[in-house]
Amino acid sequence: MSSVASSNADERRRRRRLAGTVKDALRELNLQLSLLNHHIGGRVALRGVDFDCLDMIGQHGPLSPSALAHRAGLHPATITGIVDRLEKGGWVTRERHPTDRRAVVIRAIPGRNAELFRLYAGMNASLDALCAEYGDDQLEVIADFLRRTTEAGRAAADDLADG
Amino acid sequence: MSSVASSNADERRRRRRLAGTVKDALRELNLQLSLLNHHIGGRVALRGVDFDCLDMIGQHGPLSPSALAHRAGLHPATITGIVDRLEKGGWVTRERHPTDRRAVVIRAIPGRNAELFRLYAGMNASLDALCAEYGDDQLEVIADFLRRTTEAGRAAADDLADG
DNA sequence: TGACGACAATATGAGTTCCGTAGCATCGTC
DNA sequence: GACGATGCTACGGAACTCATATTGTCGTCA
Repeated sequence: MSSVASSNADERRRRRRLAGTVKDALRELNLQLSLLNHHIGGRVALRGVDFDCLDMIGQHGPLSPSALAHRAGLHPATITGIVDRLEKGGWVTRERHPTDRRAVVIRAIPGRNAELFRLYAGMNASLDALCAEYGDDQLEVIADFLRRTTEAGRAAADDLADG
Repeated sequence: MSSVASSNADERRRRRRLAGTVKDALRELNLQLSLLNHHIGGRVALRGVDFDCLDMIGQHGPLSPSALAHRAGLHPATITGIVDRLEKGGWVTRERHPTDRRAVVIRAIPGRNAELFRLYAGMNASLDALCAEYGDDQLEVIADFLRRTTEAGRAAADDLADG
């Protein structure tokens, strides 16, 4: 297939090293973002898990404690405590479901989001500056890779939960 | 500069939307990876913070509890408990520093890494398959973006710690 | 209409973890 | 040889996670 005999082996090795580089960078990125979240969480009196739940509530619309527990892989009773703290801190509201009076819908309050946005301002500006250095097609590639990696992570987590 | 008058505004709007897409994907990726770590941590009886510390020890070579505390943004006394659990679980060893007998060096034991690798196997395979779909230059761009984003996260965390 | 099982959320108690302070051992320097 | 400084850990209080049991509500069937 190839015009040079040794290029196939070299090619494969280089590809593997390249993929390894991407994976290492991904792991380090994950670690560093966790740390950043931990720091920011310390500023607003939110634990890491609380922070994750708040993000889920804000991103995936209003949802019930059960759905949140399933999504976060936590015990329903744990969600009660988390929502208690989030509600006391003024981050979310607990509302009774209009028709099903057993159910509760947790809704994010947009008020304190500005506070969070200010804490993330530095990171946000850095990302804007970083994105500005890439071309359109490159940004498309990056966004696509991030989305697909997210989906892979979701699938891996589901597999672990099931198996 | 541009040959079409209205393309500038459209271009800027499209660029901003593209950058927003990247940032949203990044946030969701961070959330999903945190969840995956939480699930995997549950399999090996490791808390999220313990997991982060173990990753740091394995990646940044043997280091002292103080250095680890500084790097992770945790109280030194907290590190003692974390290292206790890691040591009891057979993940790391506590060794006396050869010359400075006050100091302790925490070293990762490679033994149980295979166990971790098996838990990450699904995610690892998905990432390999994902990387295989991109060209060399695209993978370079992705790795570069990830590294620079990591650096931005580190800078943002440092700013928060200082200010 | 009334009764039954199923579902959703929360109160409670046990076990564990995080952090602040104090204490011990050791190093570098004078 | 003595002194302050450094590095780590023991101890106590406060907070968190989780499992179980309880309360209130819904859907269904006789």
